[in-house]
Amino acid sequence: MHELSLVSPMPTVDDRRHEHTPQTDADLDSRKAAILTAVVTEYIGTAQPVGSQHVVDAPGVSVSSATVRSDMAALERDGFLVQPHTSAGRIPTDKGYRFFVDHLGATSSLDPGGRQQVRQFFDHAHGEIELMLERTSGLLADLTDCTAMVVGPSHESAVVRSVQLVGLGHRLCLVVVVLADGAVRKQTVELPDDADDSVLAEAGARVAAHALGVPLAQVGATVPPSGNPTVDIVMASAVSALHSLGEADGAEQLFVGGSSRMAAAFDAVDTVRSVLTILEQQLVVVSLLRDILDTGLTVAIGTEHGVEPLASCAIVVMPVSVDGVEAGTIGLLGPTRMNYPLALAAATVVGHRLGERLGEATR
Amino acid sequence: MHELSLVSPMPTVDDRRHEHTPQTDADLDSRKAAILTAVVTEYIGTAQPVGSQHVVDAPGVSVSSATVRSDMAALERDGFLVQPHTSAGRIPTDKGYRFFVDHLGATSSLDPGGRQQVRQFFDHAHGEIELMLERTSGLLADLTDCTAMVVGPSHESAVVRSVQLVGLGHRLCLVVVVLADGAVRKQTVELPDDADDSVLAEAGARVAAHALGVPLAQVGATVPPSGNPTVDIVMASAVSALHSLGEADGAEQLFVGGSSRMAAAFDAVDTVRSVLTILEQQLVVVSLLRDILDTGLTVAIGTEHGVEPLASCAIVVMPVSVDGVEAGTIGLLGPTRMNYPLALAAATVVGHRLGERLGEATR
DNA sequence: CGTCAGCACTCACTAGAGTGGAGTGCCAGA
DNA sequence: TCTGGCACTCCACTCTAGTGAGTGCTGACG
Repeated sequence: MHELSLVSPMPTVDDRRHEHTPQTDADLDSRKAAILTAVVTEYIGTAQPVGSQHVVDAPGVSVSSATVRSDMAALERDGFLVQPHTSAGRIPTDKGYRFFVDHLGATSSLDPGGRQQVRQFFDHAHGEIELMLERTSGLLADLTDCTAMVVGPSHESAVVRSVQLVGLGHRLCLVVVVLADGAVRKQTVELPDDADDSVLAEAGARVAAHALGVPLAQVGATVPPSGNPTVDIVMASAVSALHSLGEADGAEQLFVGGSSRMAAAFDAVDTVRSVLTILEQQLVVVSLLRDILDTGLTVAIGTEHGVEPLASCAIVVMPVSVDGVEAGTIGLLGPTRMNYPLALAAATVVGHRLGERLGEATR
Repeated sequence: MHELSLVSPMPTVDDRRHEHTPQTDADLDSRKAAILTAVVTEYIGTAQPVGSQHVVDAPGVSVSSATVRSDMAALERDGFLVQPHTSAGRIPTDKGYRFFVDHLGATSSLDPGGRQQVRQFFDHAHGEIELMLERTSGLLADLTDCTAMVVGPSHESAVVRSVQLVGLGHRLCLVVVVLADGAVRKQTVELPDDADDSVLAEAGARVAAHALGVPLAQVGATVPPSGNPTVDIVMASAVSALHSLGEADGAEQLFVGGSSRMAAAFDAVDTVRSVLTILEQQLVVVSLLRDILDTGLTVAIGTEHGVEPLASCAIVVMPVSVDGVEAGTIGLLGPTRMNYPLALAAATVVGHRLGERLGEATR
């Protein structure tokens, strides 16, 4: 099980004076905590401001609505709740969600139906890795009703394991590169008129000898001449193709599934638009997920990540590791009032299974 | 230039009685046509019902608003316009848009800025085909402010040009298949303990000999035994991998760009959601575009295509052909009040350039 | 001192009435 | 056949209660 949060500064426990003491962090007394949890849970379910009346029956809250009101007022003073307007119920703030997430006890596991779905999915997963990652994003979206993001492993450091030149006819040939982690890159290049199969074979062999064992981005720009000018021309084209592939290779691949769920999550159409716009920018999304992981978080709520258009969203990230080595990331994007327990459970189990599956396929 | 529509039955020209003659098809007198065109144009721009007053200054309409009103009433009787309610302006029906599209004269070409953008894009396009198609969808979305769909060429009939087994270590190897049109397929397979590089080489050569020149889906399930049991095992795995790749290969690849534009096009969030849901179903989208092309249309408006959730959308499709052979499709999806001239112009020019580009790269 | 019932108060939401204006249909006259 | 004029329609907007969910406060109680 992962630690769900990084912030738990455990402040001095006993500083309760006779008057209001702003409880700066996670040290709410147990009833306030129960009330806050109840409000968050209710709000996640209904998306309506929660009144004191709806909370009195929650577990851990066996007091009257008047007492709940006074506690809720305190929670508002401390920034865990807000009122949309006077005489309305309360809505959790980002800080309120943060407390809720940090104090989710044992992360509830997935429901049996979901477990079954995951098992079935990975039992039947086969074929190309990219296709599997794509489908995994769909699975996650189905499970959680969130938009799911799956980032594939980076191939930046993978060395070249094979280079092949395949003639396609019409003076064209395809440079096919296989990397050590199983990734394949390709590019078509034009051939001189007099390049026949034997030329391709020789040029391919020489380029392969030149590039094997080296990361794609670091393949040398020049390859020793062969003595045959046609071969040299082909080799030059091939190496330049390798180079241009190496350039484009830094970025990890991103697969986004279930982006339509964002339209169900908000009723303001502009919010939907701005979120979708972000999702279309692969680079932004990938580095966003990376940033969140780097700060040690598993859940980024509202403005905790810096991306302003996603201020009303929360993101759950989970690294996918293969034999202890990080090999990808999965992320779930939903409104701040998303179902955190479900999202965390789904991300955990799918991340785990995906890691195993990638391990079988690449190592 | 393409013919923009298929329906033009050219009915008997001279059947104008003294009273109302329901004008069943495209034979509106020139003033009514001008009025209809003006209403559509105005409505595309403002998304507001158009009143008779806003139309009197349009070209081809030099009559008073009262006359325009009577013509608009006739157009409504004939099903080209509707009123949202009495004493409101008029809105085009699907039939109205259809007339408008069918009577777009010389399809206006792209504005200089757009032309420039397209040129620049294709000048700098390089690298893997899939990446280029993906980016093309982004380009189209940018140009037209619609959601763009790009369907890559089908590889169903492409024959195998090369099969290679690349060892990845840890008893794994990658089966890499190159098809004659430059597509690459791959799958990892597990190896028996005693399979070294020479075994891979031999098995690879034998499988290649078995599969070369045959479409992936038709590769025979059994390959003649080699005499070496290890090689035979590897060959069996490889052939089964080819098979599973062949199965998944029927579907063309779809690239969708600018789906966030749909959120800008509608103000009902449910509409957005249902449209996005459709867009996530690759199979549905691909066959939808195919269906539209097959019926000979270039533009499908509202319910003309059968997909009910897209009833408030219009689709512009354009085949991409390489040397006269169809090699893909591009599609633009927008609200029925989308900018048809712009969309048609952009689809035409991008489709043309894309065809050229694909021609350079694969033939 | 914490808890609780009671009470006055606030304020979004809804329904209904009134109003202005954009737009229509119809008609008589050129 | 077209046009100006006119009566009419009905949406969109504003204003006005009325309603109800929910609050903060207070004084009493164990």
